[in-house]
Amino acid sequence: MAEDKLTTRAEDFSEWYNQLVIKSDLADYAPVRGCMVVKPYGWALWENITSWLDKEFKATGHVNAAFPTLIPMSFFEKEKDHVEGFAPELAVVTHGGGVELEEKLAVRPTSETIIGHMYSKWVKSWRDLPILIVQWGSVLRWELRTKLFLRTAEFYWHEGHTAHSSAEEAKEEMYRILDIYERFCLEEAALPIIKGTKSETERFAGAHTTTSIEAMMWDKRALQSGTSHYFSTNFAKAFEIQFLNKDNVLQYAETTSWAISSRIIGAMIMVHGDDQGLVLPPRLAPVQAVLVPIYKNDAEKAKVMEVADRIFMELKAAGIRLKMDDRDNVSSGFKFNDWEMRGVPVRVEIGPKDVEKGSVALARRDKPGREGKTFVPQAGLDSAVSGLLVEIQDSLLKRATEYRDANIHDPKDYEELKKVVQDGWAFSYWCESRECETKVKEDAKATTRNIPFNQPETEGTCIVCGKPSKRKVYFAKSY
RNA sequence: CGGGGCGUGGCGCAGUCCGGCUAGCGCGCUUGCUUUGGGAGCAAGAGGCCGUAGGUUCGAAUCCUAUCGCCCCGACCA
Repeated sequence: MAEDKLTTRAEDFSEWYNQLVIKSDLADYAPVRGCMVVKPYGWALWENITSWLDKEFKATGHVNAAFPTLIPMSFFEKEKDHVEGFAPELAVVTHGGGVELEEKLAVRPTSETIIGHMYSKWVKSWRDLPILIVQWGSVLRWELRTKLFLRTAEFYWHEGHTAHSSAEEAKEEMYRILDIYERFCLEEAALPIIKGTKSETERFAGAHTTTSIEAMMWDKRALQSGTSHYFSTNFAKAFEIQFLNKDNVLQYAETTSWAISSRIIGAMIMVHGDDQGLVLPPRLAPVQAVLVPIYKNDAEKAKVMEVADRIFMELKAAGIRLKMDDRDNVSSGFKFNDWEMRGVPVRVEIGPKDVEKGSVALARRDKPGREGKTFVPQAGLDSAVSGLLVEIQDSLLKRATEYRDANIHDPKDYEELKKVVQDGWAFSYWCESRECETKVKEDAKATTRNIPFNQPETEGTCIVCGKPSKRKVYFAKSY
């Protein structure tokens, strides 16, 4: 069988990514422009992501609901910035049942409008608030240039939409969600991220404040990996979400929305993946460990499978997500490469020699090839594997954090800033003016990512114009 | 939307400039035998109205016209 090697990251990072998504069996191109088919392996990964988030949302008082895919076009006209932001990328249904529709319907690009409309019906009294609803589903945006997981026309996500009786409460909600996103990234996805506030130009269409989590990919470009928005009363005014407060005064609700999409899978691919393929964090991997029995003939097979089956049961009982690769039509070498391509964190190899010695070969995916392989006793393998999964999870986060920190620079002047953002991030004082932001974009093709929270009380001067500045911002090229 | 590339068995491609006989190749697939500790070997098979629609011609994957779609780069992108 001929080798079927992946383009390396150094050769062509974009090509590496495209090939990897297909070869690792996460997704495939759909016969529809810009759309993807998420294959069972990719969907299993997505389910592990969604189930953790769903549990956290429920634990913080949120409930799930479903709103229509189609939204009356007129709804988009109600919020000025929102329509400007989304009109260019709407797909519109013009006919139904063979008849031209009187009012055209947009396929939802996001659901603030239709949910805002419903909230106006549901909210009459301060007693009706807060409303904390999450919708799981997909949305459609007519993107001009797509890439599997990172930017597809249709993508999967959850969108949280909440309404509150005070600005303070709504802002708290925005930050609470961003904290959940941060914990998800650090604890589950092993993605080091930076929490902060978006600049005015990078803000969500119609938002008062947009906060985000930003991650650095292997090629050092930034990926906005999740957002949490505070709308103040912008959408409440557009959709007339009003209630009588405790003082019997009619007032507008304060709303938020927030999302993490299937794009987060793209982030995991581009942060953890290597030239052998995908590397999945153990906590989210659909298959945490794979067993590969090795034998030459039926006599060996019988002996090996007896041990392999026993180990399989033991590891299964320990709660490890497990797969036995007992395919007879491919060689062991093929299987090793195959599971490495799919990013399975731990591989357990059991051959005739291991049966005799009472050992197994244990290979960890974060150290590819033979260097990640050690021989360990069969006795106590369940705790050895469990321990290794934890170790891999930690080492992925550590490695990604070190990589990110090593590639964030503090340029001395504007000339240096232009240089460093070509292959890294810059963390610099910025006067928060649109002019300076635009200048950086034009000169260096880098944008502001976010202004991180909890900055020290120091002052400096804007890296672009030299005016006094209190806060630093990240500049980077982004996806 | 601008620039570039490409549509030929499931996948990747050759053939197209310069029209010609039964449309090839690699991988994968099926069957059999030998293999299996880092991407196995041999043998025999199955599988195609050459993206679509018109046209030119004795004859079109190949030339002409139109059309649909995909990929890459750029612009755009909560």
